[in-house]
Amino acid sequence: MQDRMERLLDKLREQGHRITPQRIAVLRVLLESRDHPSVEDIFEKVKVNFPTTSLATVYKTISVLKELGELLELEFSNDHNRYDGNKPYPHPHLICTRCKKIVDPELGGLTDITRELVSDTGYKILSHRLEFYGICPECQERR
Amino acid sequence: MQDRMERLLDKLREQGHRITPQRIAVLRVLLESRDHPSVEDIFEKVKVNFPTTSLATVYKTISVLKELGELLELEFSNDHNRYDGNKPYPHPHLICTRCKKIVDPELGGLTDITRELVSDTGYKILSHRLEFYGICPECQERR
DNA sequence: TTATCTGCAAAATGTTTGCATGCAC
DNA sequence: GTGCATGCAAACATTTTGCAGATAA
Repeated sequence: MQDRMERLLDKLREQGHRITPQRIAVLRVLLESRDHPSVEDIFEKVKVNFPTTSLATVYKTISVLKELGELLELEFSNDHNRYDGNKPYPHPHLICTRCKKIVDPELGGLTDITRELVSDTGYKILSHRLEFYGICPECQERR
Repeated sequence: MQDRMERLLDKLREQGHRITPQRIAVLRVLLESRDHPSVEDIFEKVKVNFPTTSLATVYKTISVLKELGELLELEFSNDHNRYDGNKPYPHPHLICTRCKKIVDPELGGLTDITRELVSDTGYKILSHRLEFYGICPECQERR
């Protein structure tokens, strides 16, 4: 993980971006989180160490990381977007619609399905999104 | 398809909703569309026959149909949501990121994967979302 | 030194809501 | 006649943008 941080900092520098304390703080939160935080979540955690950090800066840092392909964005129109800085490539997600928890299930990929799709449709597939919505065991217990 | 319209009208009535010309117009557009229209798209088409219809009414009708489980909503945080009134249950979508076209590919379902997921995680799976993003053949031609 | 970044506030976007009037039943 | 629906405009929530001052390189 420390490796990844170094690699990210190098990549930022290479692309002409500056390394600021705020960016390091955002990166740290992203790499430490396994729970697919929202921008607001990231902001709150960053503020613990950098009380003056603004939401706009978090948004801007996220935008840079997306451009570099180092951050996966899970879009929701009715809710905050959520982010995965650890596995910044498409992979399945399992989302509890009650507590909003998002986890990465161990699941075989979509390689075969994608190959079939390409030969059937002629599309050039660049990415995908696979999400399962349900109720997690904890929330099932709760009521 | 006429059947579906009748069925929808019956269901609306049964649930205590009123059948207004605006609602019929929105339903008609939804059932006639195969291209997963946005609210704005629906609004434009409805206005041809009902120039006084408001966007709010389209939104409210859509909200009712979602509640009844008769409309599938594809959420996008950066773009208009898109709707499928013909197949209001989860199914795969193939999305051209250049022209924003959305089509329904013929693809085996996720039944096996879902079953595996349930026994692995204990989640109660209620729904899913599977989308492939790429460039359609027409857009590949275009440049 | 200087171009990029920050942080504030304002703008933009898509969707929802409140309310007076209208209309389905 | 009653109560739900409409249509307008205002409100909302999230994200983006503009800009003056601060700062990394």
